[in-house]
Amino acid sequence: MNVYAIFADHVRAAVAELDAVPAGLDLSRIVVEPPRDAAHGDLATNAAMVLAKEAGLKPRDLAGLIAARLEGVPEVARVEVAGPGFINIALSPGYWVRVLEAALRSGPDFGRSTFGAGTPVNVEYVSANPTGPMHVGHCRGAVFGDAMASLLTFAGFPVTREYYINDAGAQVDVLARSAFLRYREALGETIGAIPDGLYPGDYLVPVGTELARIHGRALLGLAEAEWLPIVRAEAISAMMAMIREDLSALGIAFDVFFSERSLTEGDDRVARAIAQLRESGEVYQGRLAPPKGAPIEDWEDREQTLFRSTDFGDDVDRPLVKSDGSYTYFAGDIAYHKDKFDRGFRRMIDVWGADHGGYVKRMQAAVKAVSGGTATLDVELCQLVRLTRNGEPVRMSKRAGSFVTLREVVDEVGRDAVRFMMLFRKNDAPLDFDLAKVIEQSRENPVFYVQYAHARAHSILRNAAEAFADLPSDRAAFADAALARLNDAGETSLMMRLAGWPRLIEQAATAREPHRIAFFLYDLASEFHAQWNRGKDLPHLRFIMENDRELTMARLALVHGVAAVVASGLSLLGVEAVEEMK
RNA sequence: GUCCCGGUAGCUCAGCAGGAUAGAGCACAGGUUUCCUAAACCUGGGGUCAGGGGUUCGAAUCCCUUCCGGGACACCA
Repeated sequence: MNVYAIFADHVRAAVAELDAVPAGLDLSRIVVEPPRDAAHGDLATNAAMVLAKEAGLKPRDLAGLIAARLEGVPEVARVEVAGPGFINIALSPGYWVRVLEAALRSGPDFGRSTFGAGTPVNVEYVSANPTGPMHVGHCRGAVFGDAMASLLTFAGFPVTREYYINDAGAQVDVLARSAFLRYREALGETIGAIPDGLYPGDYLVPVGTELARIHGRALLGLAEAEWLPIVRAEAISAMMAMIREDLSALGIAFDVFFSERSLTEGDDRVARAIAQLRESGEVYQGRLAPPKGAPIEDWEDREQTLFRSTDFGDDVDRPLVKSDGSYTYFAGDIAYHKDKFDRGFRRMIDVWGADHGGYVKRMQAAVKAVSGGTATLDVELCQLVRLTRNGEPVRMSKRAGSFVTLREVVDEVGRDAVRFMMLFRKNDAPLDFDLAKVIEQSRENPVFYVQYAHARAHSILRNAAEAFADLPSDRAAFADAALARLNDAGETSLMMRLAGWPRLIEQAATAREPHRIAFFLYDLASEFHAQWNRGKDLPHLRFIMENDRELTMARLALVHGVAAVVASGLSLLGVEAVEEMK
């Protein structure tokens, strides 16, 4: 039940009935929103100002006409024209109560939407190289992608969560050589310091042991070309197992793990993608000018296979084949995105680190080319995370070589704190993450503050159950309480905020901004805590009124409503809604 | 040199697909409370929304431009 969407429909209907307004105007710019100032009523719309010019009327005159129509809507108590042509609507007393009632009946589904109209969306995120454990840098994209996938699902888009395994490039060969060294070590050889250019982390030690267990000394006698594929496959599979564990510590699971290597095994789908583009004239043999700026040492002017990404807004055309004849990473990525398209996806979202920003245009170009313009790719970039402890930068890890692992952070502060804080900032703004502050139990810590609101709600319910015998235990039963008795300003304000939840979901989904959920929950928590605090000075505002069962029931309904939305929001963020603080 | 992302209160940041007097937390100032339902609460000061142009009835929001910060710039992934 999205009140704002419902009234936007009322407004559009009212406009359509007006003789003074020509038919066929674009009504999509009409917005119904909560006014900033409560004195302006419950709802406000810009309809008259948006349409005035095309209707050939003064905004205030048109507003008057629309307002007159809106007065006929049953739930409307009063309509006023204000300012430059705003239409302010006051709803009949008790309207917000009905929203609460709806929230109580839908429970966790309150706010769930058909907004996405069943359009399938592919969300690709993390896609970390399978060359070691996940580090904190991966963490933000992982949490962001996961929360966005949940958000889009809730908003009515069937989502496929996907991870692209970069198991085909030179880096996994390096991984294999590094693992081979550990294999020799496992067989008793002294390997000394790990040479530069190989992965030094001791997470490869078990891989060496496992190789020794499976193969004994058999690999030692082989040439690198022979052992490398064997070792590589084993190492990649071990790394992916580790990464899945790291992800699961964060509460993240994927529907699809897609192997880059699989694109060229057997049927060469990269070749097919290139051939298709060549056919449509988007691939040609040509030369590139060396980039301006920092000169490149070993620049080699040569004719190469290029994708005409400039046709789709990119700055230069992009190579598909390296000088050694193998495919570029980009070529594989084109084939991969073509595969998504072939699987039926017309809406794709990729979540990348900000350092890949320069890659966005060419990938979008590729998706357009490969889909004949019928598919879109949105790329969401996540900025860096600055990890600190009490303000001091944190670096270096005991075991991983050179970085702080995701696992270390999750183990130290917990999944909930990591996830919430990663989402308590816009994705394209840098983020400070302080290991000490996020576990503080204080008002200043938003994780605690929001979880505490949920815990407090449940505490109130527990206390109420002690004060009154035979209270219903299920939320929906409270929809039948005497909700009309919720007439305190703070209570009404909370109900209005709950009514904003379905609207927020659609907005956040449209903007691809799950952080808005976190901020919404923070504001809701804040208002709930404030209402609780009012009961200290003003005992007649307490949620539990021992001498008035009916009023208590009504207020508990509100508590249930708040708890339901907080729980629902937290679950989209992947944060646990605890019923008790420890 | 080109491209991308940022610049909002002293600090950290929101700002809802252009809307009415720009918000929150911290910090600061003042006050209340030591009670209880669960870790105190209330009030207040504070802003050239980086600068300048433009579009619009209306701009922090859209466009252009300048400045500042970060990132990326064949054949790495």
